[in-house]
Amino acid sequence: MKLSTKGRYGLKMMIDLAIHSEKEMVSIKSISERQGISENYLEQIIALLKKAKLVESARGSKGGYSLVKPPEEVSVGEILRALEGNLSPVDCTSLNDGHKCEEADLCVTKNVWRKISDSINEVVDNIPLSELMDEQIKAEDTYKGEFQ
Amino acid sequence: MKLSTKGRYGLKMMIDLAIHSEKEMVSIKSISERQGISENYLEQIIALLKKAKLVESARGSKGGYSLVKPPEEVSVGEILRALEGNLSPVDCTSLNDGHKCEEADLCVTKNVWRKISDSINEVVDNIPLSELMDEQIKAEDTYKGEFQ
DNA sequence: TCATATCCTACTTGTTAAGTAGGAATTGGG
DNA sequence: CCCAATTCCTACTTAACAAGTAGGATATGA
Repeated sequence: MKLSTKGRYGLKMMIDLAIHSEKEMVSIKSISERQGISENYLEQIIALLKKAKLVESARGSKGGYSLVKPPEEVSVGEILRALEGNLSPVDCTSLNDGHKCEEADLCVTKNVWRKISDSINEVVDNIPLSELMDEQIKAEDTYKGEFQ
Repeated sequence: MKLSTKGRYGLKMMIDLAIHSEKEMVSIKSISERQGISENYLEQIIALLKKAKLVESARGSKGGYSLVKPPEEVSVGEILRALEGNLSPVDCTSLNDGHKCEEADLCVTKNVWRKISDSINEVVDNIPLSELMDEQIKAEDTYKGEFQ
């Protein structure tokens, strides 16, 4: 019942982009240095975010990545689902209409999974990326202040 | 972000016990037959439930397992935490007071993880085992009815 | 004393997470 | 035009873990 590093690192990348990509494209290299995560791995993760149309890229010199939408219009839910797939605790299919489970009519636990799934989505869909961006900026200021 | 089979099978076992263990001890073998899961594996799972004092056992002939408390007094939350550990999406420690993360003061995502964790626990702590037991009995009756 | 149980723990097997590695393609600036 | 900086792509590696299997030791009611 744990998020993978894709989810954790990917959300951090999005916060990083929210802070730094307003003026110019942000390179993987610079994110890697700030976050302390390998460039190669970040590449793979940001590819998921690009596929979900949450970030856009430019190749070549002066290239890099930036957010497609302003941070106010991106929810943590969109980001995590792009990185982790659905946020349901099981892939039983009566929940998401994939294949079918022949015991579906007899399965009472699926109601539990659905309630969990709904509550997770409810939470993350109501946190805008801008909220985390603001907290991050504030945290960095406070931290810096302590050593002045 | 998925529950393991321990969580899924274990909850099914608890429902099975709620239905069948009122009069007499229930053997692993009978649960295995009803649920279609191997005896050896169920043994390992029920050991977790026993350690959490949710079930008790009797050895030897006529032995087996039964619930410690009536199903009304056991929540799905207790059961899932016994089987899966905490239901937090990350094991970052500012959430559960274990070791410490030196970036804790700078970490804004931990607030997201905490909100998710809280909402999951809120949901599962408010579903009593008796509710699933009742639904299961009802589902079996309906199902049987369709073929009469 | 035996059939039926739990109890205990070592082993196996396949999958996945979490990266590493390295080359191809693109592009702005000198 | 060329080069340095960048994204893009994908194959490979490694370790951990999930999901069981296996089998013997121990206990107990009839």
